[in-house]
Amino acid sequence: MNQASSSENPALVPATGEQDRTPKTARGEKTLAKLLAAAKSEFGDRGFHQTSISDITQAAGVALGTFYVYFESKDAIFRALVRYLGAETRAHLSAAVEPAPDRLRAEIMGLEAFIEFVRAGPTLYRTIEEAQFVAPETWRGHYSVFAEAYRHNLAAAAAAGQIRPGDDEVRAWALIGANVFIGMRYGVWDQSRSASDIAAHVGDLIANGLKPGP
Amino acid sequence: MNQASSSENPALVPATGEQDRTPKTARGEKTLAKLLAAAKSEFGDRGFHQTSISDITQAAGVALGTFYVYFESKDAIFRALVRYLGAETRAHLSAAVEPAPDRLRAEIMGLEAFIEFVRAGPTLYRTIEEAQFVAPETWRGHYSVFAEAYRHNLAAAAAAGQIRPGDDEVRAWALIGANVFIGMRYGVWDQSRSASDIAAHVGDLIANGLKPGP
DNA sequence: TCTGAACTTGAAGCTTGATTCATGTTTCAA
DNA sequence: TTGAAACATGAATCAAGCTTCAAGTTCAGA
Repeated sequence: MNQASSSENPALVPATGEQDRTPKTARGEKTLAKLLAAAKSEFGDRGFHQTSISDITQAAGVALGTFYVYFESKDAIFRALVRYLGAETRAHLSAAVEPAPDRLRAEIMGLEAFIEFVRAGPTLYRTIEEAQFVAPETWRGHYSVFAEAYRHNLAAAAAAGQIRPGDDEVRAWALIGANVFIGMRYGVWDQSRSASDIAAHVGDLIANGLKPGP
Repeated sequence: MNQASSSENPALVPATGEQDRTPKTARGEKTLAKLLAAAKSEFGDRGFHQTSISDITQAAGVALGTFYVYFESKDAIFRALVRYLGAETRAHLSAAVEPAPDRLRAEIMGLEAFIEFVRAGPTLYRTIEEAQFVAPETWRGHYSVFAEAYRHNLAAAAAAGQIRPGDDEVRAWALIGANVFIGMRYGVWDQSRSASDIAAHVGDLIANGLKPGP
């Protein structure tokens, strides 16, 4: 959770007019990290509305008042957390896909990695999705970044002749949706099928479509 | 909203041990309908946590206490509403797809209808998605019913030679996810592109996949 | 050592809003 | 017509929990 230091996490740099809650010392940095780690675990377990700030400070081992030294509100720490988790997810997935020789292979590897990522921390996934209702702007930002990267990859692959040309923005959103729902169904609800098996079936759909061969 | 009468809406038949809140007279039936209609509009506008029971009763034009004549709690009316909206959505889409000559055409018609359905009532859509966090069992039930119907349709189409055979459950979930995200992106966020154009692009992806022709 | 900024503390204030309940009013079957 | 069940009312109750604040403690630099 240390990566979430003020220098790289935009959630932690104050807007003009608000008071500066950025930690100034090593001690403060450590307390902030404890709060974020506690928020990750508490929000993940019980969801935003079921967890109180006092749950978070207790899990972090600090006093209630300390919370407001670092965050303006419960919403603020949630937004900061979602930004952090979103960046973590994107980094994980792009690393998993990096060695893929072409886009079709990348789709399969990416989905398999996503299912396993979700299985490793289903509550993390839940937190990001919950942002849709608790912090819509943050959630929208997360998926917009994701979709833009996806679109860019599709366009490059089309230019390289690896895939058919098409509307890459629309295709990116459709593919992301497919990935997210597959992750929900086979990553969170039911973990009995192997991730690679699922990924292979979806990969076949994505590569060849539904239409029967001629 | 009248369709939500106790005879067909399982949300309104009481579990054993709980008190019976089913309306017994025409007046009661009418009040219940007013409450559900108000809930649809209030939850849709502000979301579950931002709307109070008193918001709902005021919108319905009844006293606060009346609420508890018909619903055990705020959660209970939300669950009832989601079940109602889910059934409405499924009915709308299956009607829209009914005249399709084959499955590939049905996919395109279904997506176009879905985008237009979402555009007609984006808040309705939001309410169903919010159920993921407010009433997870209800939400899961909604998508499970949806996915099972989808899987069944795919299996029938594969048997009829309209589409390639494959893992129909996995394909159903992937396609639902694609539809949902496309609906979010082009139905809720941005309504500038025509629904039929979007549907055609996604339809091409679903029919032919990404792989370049031989 | 001294000093002020950074940090910590947790009890208290305060708002919000879900739920209850005692008291009427309406309906409808007999 | 009548009485019991159904329904309606809204003030009062009550708990939860966000946020503030006044009083300390720690620490780095001078």
